[in-house]
Amino acid sequence: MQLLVEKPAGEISLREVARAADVSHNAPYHHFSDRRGLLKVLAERSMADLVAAVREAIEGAGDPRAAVIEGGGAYIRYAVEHPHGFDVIYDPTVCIPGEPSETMAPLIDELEELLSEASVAAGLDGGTGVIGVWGLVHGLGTLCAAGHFTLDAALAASADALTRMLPR
Amino acid sequence: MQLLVEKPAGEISLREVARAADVSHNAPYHHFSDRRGLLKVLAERSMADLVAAVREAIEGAGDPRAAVIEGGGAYIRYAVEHPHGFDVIYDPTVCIPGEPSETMAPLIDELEELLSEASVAAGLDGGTGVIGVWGLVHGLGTLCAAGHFTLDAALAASADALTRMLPR
DNA sequence: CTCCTATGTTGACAGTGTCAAGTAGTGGTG
DNA sequence: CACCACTACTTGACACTGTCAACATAGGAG
Repeated sequence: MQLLVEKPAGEISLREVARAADVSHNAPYHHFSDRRGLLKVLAERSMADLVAAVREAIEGAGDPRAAVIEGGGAYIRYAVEHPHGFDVIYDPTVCIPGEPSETMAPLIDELEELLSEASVAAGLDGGTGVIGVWGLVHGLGTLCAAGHFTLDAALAASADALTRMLPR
Repeated sequence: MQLLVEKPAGEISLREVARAADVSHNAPYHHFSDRRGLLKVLAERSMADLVAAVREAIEGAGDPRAAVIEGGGAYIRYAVEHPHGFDVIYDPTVCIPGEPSETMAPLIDELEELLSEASVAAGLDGGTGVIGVWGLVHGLGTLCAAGHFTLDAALAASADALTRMLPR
């Protein structure tokens, strides 16, 4: 997790982790099945952090509409402040699309449920509407983290788009 | 580009490319500066394809609102149909955020202009509004390509959200 | 005490990115 | 024609990586 702050998951080697822990180059194999096993754990921990950030923002909001906007803002902020962590969460080579994933799945479900509850409370459709909200903040977070526009612009665009998307 | 159809950019090695071209393992260095140099070219070609797909969709639409929705749909469809190409376009390790990028930048500008023209024609704000549209379809495309929901669900959510976002 | 398990070790192997140095063909210039 | 620069390619080497196999050790369960 320390290394993930400085460099993307793709540039973290098992041997480097071993060196940082001051153990032999093969010790990690007694804790992770694979290189992918390590990345999976990094992804799970990052996902837990992301979910916690979004939950906190939603619970701290006043009305349902503000909850969606604040939750979305927290999602975008996490992506920008922890770009490598955010990337590894959704890395298709880490969590294979078809695979149940065992440990990652409940976290994804938790995030979806969080967004779903907030969106429905704000008057959106439980299926299509939630996907729209998730897609919006995910895209803004990704593009913003990649440097295509500033965090302020992303947050403004998110609030603006969500305001238009939510009924009333 | 052939290899990119089958596997993500991160799993394509220079030596593999050399073998596929039936040349020595070092021949690629006379065409690309680096491994990153190769990936950059892959990203540029993919981006050109993406822009072309979006342009075609926008130009084929009837009214301005349909243009935004069709353009967004083409963006999402490209992400799902060419997941590895789509990924490499926005890979932060390929096109470094701060760097001008020389050859990639004009393509990104072209995409933004395309989205901007369509969005403004449909009554959106040229700054915030365009970012919102881009973010929405980008997020839906990314998540859908990662298998979090079906293409149909993504397209429906995109059309629904865009309809709400566009004025009138 | 004995044995198992968790954790760690060293050693080896193939594959990779990259650098250095050398080699054929190709074109233009004197 | 001789010469030269240049492009495309080659072989050879190096350090680094993921991974496998075999071995070591320590602490608790029986």
